[in-house]
Amino acid sequence: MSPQNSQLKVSTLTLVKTACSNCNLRELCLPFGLEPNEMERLDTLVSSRRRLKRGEYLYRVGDTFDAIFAIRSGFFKTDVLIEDGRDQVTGFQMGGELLGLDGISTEQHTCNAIALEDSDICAIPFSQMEALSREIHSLQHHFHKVMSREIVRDHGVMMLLGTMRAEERLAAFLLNLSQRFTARGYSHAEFFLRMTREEIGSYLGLKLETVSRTFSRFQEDGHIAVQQKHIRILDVNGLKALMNRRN
Amino acid sequence: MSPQNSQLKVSTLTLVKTACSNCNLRELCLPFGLEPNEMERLDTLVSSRRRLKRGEYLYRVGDTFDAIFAIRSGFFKTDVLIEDGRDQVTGFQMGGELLGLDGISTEQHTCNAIALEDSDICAIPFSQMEALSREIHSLQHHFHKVMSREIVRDHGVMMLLGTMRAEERLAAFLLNLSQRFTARGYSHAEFFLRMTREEIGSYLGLKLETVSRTFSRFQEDGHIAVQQKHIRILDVNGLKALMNRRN
DNA sequence: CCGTTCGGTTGACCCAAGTCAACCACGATT
DNA sequence: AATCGTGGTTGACTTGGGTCAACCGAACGG
Repeated sequence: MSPQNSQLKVSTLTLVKTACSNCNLRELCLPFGLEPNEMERLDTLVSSRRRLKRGEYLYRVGDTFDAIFAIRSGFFKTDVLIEDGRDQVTGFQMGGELLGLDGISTEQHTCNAIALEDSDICAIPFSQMEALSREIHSLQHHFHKVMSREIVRDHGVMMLLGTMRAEERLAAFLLNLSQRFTARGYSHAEFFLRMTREEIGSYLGLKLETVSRTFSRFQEDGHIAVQQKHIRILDVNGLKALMNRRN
Repeated sequence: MSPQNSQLKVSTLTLVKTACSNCNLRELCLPFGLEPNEMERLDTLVSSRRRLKRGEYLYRVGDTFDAIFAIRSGFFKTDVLIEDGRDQVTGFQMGGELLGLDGISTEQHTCNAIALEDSDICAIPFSQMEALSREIHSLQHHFHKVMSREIVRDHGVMMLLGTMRAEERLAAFLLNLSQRFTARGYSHAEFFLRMTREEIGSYLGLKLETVSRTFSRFQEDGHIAVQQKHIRILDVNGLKALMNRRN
């Protein structure tokens, strides 16, 4: 094979690898429901594809907003903080999900987005996305659905924080993760947590000790097997039952 | 004045009264930032203006979604419920705010919207709104901002539910109401609560007894004067101080 | 005008989760 | 192999807010 050929092959491969139309997350992400030619047009918008190392910030509170981000691979958390040091994890995001929607409102980001493992993201300049969605109805509509879904998700978290006990919160959390891993083709029953007990606690409105103890209790009761960040769900129905038993 | 004249005057008045362009909430609502001619086009969409009595449902969980609603006057709560009877108030809405954004996601409403006093609302058919926002950029952009603001607001509630103590939650709640009444030209220091202690509690993740006790404590400490649903804020800074004192 | 109802207040007691502290496990570094 | 640091577990004790119950007061219908 000539050096030229080899060069060509590599660049083709790269191209294929970074196009929405060939992304295996397209059905979960912004391009959902687009025709092939529409997807190509969306592709031209996705200006930069960035790689982040574990611990890196994708954006911070106060950063000016000009793009939304789609997660190609990896795992993120978003959090907000108040002066006195308290913080609240507002969500954990994985492949195919969008980050940055909070910034549209004031043109500044209102939370931090931090990679919990090495991750790849696509940046979609927002004003161009708006322009394109004026032309492609299904893109417009799907984007509205994504934003609305985020609102509904937040209501779920409010329900969790407002009315559930520690056990229920943690069961809901595990089942939600499991369901999302499943949708991405991973095992529903076995996975690694990308976040610490403290981050789980912050998300669920609990202290890390409570998270740890509750995991232990779930294990004693045979619902799960925990070993540090490795989780195996042994009894999905048991967890579901825990989740909404009135008391 | 001839009967005909009088008739004409009345119908003109009605027309004037129900147009976005003459609505005193337009700067808080969907028409924000539109040119006069654009506002007229939005007006043609606002198909129905409905009056609801206290306690009436604007929509219920499961209702098919086809329009978003703007509050012309009155006061609403939205809530979600789970089978076992628990419910969570996800928000209180007042004049100029939009209701129904949760329904875009699945084309079904995921929460209930209930009038807490006699209210007037404008229904804006969603697909027509999407069509118009393809033509009027500023409408499109503003709508996106409104959805994003809702997400940011929800993050604020998550912060409140996840990290704050009862006192802080209630102080934050009162300050938020005060600020919103002010934006609508009402007193920042004196207002009537439209919701019960139980509804406040549900929103803040507290029991009604705790809400009641905390109000009493605020009163003892000279921060507010409470008499049933009537609230007078005596010391805004005191409340603010309560809100973010670490401990 | 009186009785009923619904919402609000207050008290006594209890418990789930928080706090504080010791200790352990696993990786990374040298 | 030894050390260090971060994250996780577990125990003992405390506490903020929940629970249960009595009572009060305003609004409303007969």
